[in-house]
Amino acid sequence: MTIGFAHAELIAVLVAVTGDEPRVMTIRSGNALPSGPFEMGHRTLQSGLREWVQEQTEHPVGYLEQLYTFADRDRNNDIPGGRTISISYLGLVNEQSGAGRPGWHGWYEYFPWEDHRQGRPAVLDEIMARLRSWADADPARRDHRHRRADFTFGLDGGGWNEDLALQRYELLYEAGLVSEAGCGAEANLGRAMFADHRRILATGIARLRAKIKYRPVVFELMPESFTLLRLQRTIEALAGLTLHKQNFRRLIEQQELVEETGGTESETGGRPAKLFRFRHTVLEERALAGTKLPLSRN
Amino acid sequence: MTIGFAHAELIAVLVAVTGDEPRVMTIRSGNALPSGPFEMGHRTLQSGLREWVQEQTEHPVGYLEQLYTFADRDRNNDIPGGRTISISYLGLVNEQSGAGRPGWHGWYEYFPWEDHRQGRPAVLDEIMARLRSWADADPARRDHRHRRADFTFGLDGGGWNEDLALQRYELLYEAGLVSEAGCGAEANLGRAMFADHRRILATGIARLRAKIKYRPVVFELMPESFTLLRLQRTIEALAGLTLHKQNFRRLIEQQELVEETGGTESETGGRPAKLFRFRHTVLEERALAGTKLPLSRN
DNA sequence: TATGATATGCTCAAAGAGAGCATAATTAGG
DNA sequence: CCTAATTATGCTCTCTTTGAGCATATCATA
Repeated sequence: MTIGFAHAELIAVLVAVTGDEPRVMTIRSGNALPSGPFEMGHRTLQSGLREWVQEQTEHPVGYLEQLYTFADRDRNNDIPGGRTISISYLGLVNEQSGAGRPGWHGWYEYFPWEDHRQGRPAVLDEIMARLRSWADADPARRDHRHRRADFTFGLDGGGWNEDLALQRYELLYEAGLVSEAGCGAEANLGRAMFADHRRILATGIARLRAKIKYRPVVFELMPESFTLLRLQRTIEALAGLTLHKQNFRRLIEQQELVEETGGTESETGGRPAKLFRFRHTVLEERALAGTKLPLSRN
Repeated sequence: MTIGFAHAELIAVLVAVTGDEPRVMTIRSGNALPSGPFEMGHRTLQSGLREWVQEQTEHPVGYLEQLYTFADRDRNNDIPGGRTISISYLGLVNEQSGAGRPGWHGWYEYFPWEDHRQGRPAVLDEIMARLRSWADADPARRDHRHRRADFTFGLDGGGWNEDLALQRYELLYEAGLVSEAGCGAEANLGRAMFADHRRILATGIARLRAKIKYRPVVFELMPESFTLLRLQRTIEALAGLTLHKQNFRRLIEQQELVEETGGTESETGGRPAKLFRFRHTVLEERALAGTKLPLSRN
């Protein structure tokens, strides 16, 4: 059984939420995700990556999970004589640490159609129009393409599904609506990135949006103590949706994910809000229990 | 930015269900998962793996998804001067294709504590006893270990959670109760495998158990037409649990995942059962919609 | 024809989710 | 001090979903 050789690198999707905006750590003025060599010195990939990120960003990484391994032949930075394997990771950084410094870009810059907090974004009209003509361009696959577009973008009666971020990007890629797919820069939707980095970012977004619903990982993005509204806004930022306030509190409280610190915060111009902290013991009690999303129609 | 070099291989967890038993494709008389070189000739990893598997097993792979990439330094087959990267995949094979031929082993051979279809397996008593003494052996981490054992094995009031297969294996590994961790073969629970292959299998099982609940992937394991009981038994085999029959039908039917073929089957010695087939169009309609698990106390 | 077995239909209660009304506790402005 | 605006927090009500189990249908077999 022979074993192939390959170049290996690590790519990180580092996420923080500041000012109700989800941000991702980038290099090259927002054009690429940070990546680095596959270090031989560390015992595990995770520990190696953790150290490396700490070094690069000067911020501790709270949560780290493997995203996906990309190794397709037609990825950009190929080197003759060997393929490049990119192992991507998703990391969550505490709000206070990973603040508004340069390098952190709001992720809706790259995916403007993913933010539905102010209602359905206007870009979607353009997107659907262009997807329609793409679908019609191939009579054989026409129907299938229309159904796929309708479903992924929530026009099939099922409504918008925030978890489909990756599928949406892939569809736009196939339809040639993003410049990474080779279309001209004028035709590009959202902000483009180097090689397939925007696809990796979409993978991270989709994974995180799915994860917050069944694992209490949001707290890795929060400061030690926070108000329930702050927590809600953070989740809304990630999901790109607004939540029903009262039901959100009900869910959080009945799951006993948090406990009162005793303090309050009165910065927001209304009745002061109680401060809460994450009950770290829930991680042992039941590794399950995420944060369900009580949607709202606002 | 330097780029590291590494050896790369692919490892497959191929699953089929025959005779109400979930099976996994193995080599070396059940001691290892099939693995092969990282081929340079293919455009994508998936297509390469797909061809390779087809070649090896002579069965088409219905569904294929990447599982995890392992690259820790202390994995067995290390070669001086370079680390080995193993990219693992989960593949589902149709019942009829991947039948009882040699090489296919029931996966509960390796994880006897995971099958709760006949009630709580007796091994669990031994397991818990040994986990208790492991926990007590370290006074500092005692409480934490007890809570973790209770939670993972369903003694904390939350009950047994079939999705935690990987966490359970990892706990047993840490506790030195599996021979892969270096304990003697006499101390080993379940059947051991080469290197970290049992861990990879556990990863596949956990992923599949979780997946069937939100994506209609079970059908990849079924023949073209089947009775609802057959479908139920297949899911029960994977989950290691029994389901409530009437509620199971209700779920399947209300989700419109299947449609009647018109035929019936009267093999089972009772009233003949209607035959159904998977409505492939649901994959376009809504990529969501899995098969929820209406548990039962039987 | 009676019995056993599986298939299939239906009901009922408890738990969960979606929406919205009502009250409380502040700050800003007259 | 009084009022409006603003956010926090408590509670209710309805509709759905889920868990359980009873009842009936349709076959094979003794």
